[in-house]
Amino acid sequence: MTRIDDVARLAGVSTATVSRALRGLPTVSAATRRRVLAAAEQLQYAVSPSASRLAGGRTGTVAVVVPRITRWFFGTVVEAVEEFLHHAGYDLLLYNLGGREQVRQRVLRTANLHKRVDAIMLVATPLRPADLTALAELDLPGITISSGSTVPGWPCVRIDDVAAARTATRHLLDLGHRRIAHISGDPDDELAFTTHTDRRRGYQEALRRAGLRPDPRLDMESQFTIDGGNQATVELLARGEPPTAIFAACDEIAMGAMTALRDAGLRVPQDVSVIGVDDHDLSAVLGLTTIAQPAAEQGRLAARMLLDPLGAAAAELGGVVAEPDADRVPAPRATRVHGPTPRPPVILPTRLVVRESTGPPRAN
Amino acid sequence: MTRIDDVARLAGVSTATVSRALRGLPTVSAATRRRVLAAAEQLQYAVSPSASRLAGGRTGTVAVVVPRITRWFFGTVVEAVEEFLHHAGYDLLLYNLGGREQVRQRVLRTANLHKRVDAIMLVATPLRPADLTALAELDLPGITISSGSTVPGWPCVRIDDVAAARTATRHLLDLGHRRIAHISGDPDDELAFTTHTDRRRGYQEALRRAGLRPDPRLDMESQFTIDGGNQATVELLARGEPPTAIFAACDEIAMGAMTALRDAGLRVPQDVSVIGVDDHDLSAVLGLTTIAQPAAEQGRLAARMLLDPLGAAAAELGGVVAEPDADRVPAPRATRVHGPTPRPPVILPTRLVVRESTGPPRAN
DNA sequence: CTGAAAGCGCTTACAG
DNA sequence: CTGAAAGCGCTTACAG
Repeated sequence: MTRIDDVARLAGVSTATVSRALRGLPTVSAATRRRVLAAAEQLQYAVSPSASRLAGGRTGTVAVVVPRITRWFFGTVVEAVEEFLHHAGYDLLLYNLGGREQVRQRVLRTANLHKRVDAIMLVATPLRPADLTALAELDLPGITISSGSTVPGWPCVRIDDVAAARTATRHLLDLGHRRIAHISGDPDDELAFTTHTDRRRGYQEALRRAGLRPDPRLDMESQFTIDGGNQATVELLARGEPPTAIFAACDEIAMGAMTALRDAGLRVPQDVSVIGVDDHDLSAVLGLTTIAQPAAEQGRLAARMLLDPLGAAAAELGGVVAEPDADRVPAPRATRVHGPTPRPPVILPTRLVVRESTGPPRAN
Repeated sequence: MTRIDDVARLAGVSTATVSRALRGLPTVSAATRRRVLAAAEQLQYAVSPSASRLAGGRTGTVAVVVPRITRWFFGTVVEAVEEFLHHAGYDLLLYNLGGREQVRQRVLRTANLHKRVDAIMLVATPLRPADLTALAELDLPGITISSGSTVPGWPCVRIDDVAAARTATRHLLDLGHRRIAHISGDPDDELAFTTHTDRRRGYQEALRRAGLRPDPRLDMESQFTIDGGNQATVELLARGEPPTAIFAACDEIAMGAMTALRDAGLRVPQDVSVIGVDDHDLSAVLGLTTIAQPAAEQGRLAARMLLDPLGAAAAELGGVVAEPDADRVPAPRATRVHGPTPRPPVILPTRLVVRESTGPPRAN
């Protein structure tokens, strides 16, 4: 393969100049730059990432950690993040935890990531104290998406899960429902994954504000999956006297619930109303009423917030983050990834999308 | 950060010996290895990937290219591939084309991948002649999944799309259907993405074998998405005299079709039967009859086939592919990634899963 | 604006 | 089984 010396020789300059010209540094004359670019083009030169990283100290790579890429929210986030990162000239190293506890530990605790990436994005990744220690030792810039994980000093992009849950529950209350079930995650989960506890809290708050007392017999635990929602609903129905409405903590749970209801001979929404959270691709198709959350936008925004400080840092050194053929990273912002000031999370809006799965309860 | 010299000093050996001991090379005495491992442990040493790659010439990284990570098949494949790769000590660089033509070109045509990865996995990635040339110049080992993309000299893992489609169509024929519609990809697609053409062929073959002539007015084009299936079905119904059954080229199309039918006041399967291909997570829940294909298994198998030759090559050099803490790559196989012998694709089995979305046509 | 030279942190023949 | 030394291909002060 052609190396930087080949380009230097052909262009009649030093390798240092080739390096500068190719990275778009300002300290190269236009004429020289032109000759270098032509030579690189002619030789089909591409920089060796390993060498560049070793010499430059930056990897141009971001680790993105998700619980399960196959779930709608995570797939959608990763798609948006991938686009942003590659556009900015960064590589995306994917870590899919796949529900395997030991994998989370290996990803977060080994020094694996240390010299491998410039920054870390954690999407709804449950974190234990030991994980936080490991991340602190890693001393890399990072960001989290979703309230599932909070790392001291890292910014966070998410929705207001409590408010979203309140809105969903209030929608059912407004329709006249009083026996409203909830299906969400396991509250005894030892991991600090707060999404489901937040949504459960919003549900209970809305009930209380309406003068109702949450009924533990209507509060079900489930995985955040279609199958989990299905099972939880079967169990719920087995308890006798079904609710007139179900607030599912995510659309996948809601879909499972709809199926279980149908299998039990109950119609949605005539017999039981169902509402979820997400606005999954399928939700429109299934007529599922939901609290829509901007998954792709959370991914894009988090990616931008993560790269901005990197870009700023590179600029200070007279450098540029982007690869030669990639667009520039958006203008640096005031955000600092490290530092003592804990920043408040960036909260993106959700909105109620009413479809066919919710309606007034039957007049008994 | 601690470097290899720190470990060498603490263990009282040379950096060369540290390097060998840490990678599990056989040419290190047990006692020395123990001391080195203890020193590395004590210092929390982790090798610098950039330095290791530059010196060693291997990146320990695989590029995985998918059209859209958000679609069931691709998410499921990536999840399985990710697990296998990380288990074997490899990093996964994710490229999501996202339906953007220029992205495909940039990913495949630039020398971007050349010094960045050891191997490439292309999942149902449409390839033009120019792309094939670029891949050939890259001269990296690779593998493809799905018939969508075929690269000369690369192995391929897939299902038999023609047979799967025949089975699906025959299922409908066996139930007594005669007016069977098909919804699949755009046949004029200039990209060599053959999945939908293969499935269309199977559909037509099954009809002909039953003595029926394929009716172009029952043959619809669609994106491989829920929304695409929905739109195509709306259009199909607008043509008047609906079919008694629909064979959708994938489950996502089938789901869109079911919705459109429901919206049109038609019942599934009483008025119209629907069958898909995939066995999407949601299919069981929706009661969708389908031709199940092993997505995760295709990913795992392809990952293994891709790494085996790399492992073999490393072994020849007295090396080992896996990282110190990772498991060994499965035993090398006879497969050679380069070489003139075109290997036949590895075909994984599919199977008909009958659920509630198919039944006999109404007696008119 | 440009170049010579050191250095990034490893791995690999080579020699013993 | 082990070490000294070269070299992987860049980037970065430093000097001019």
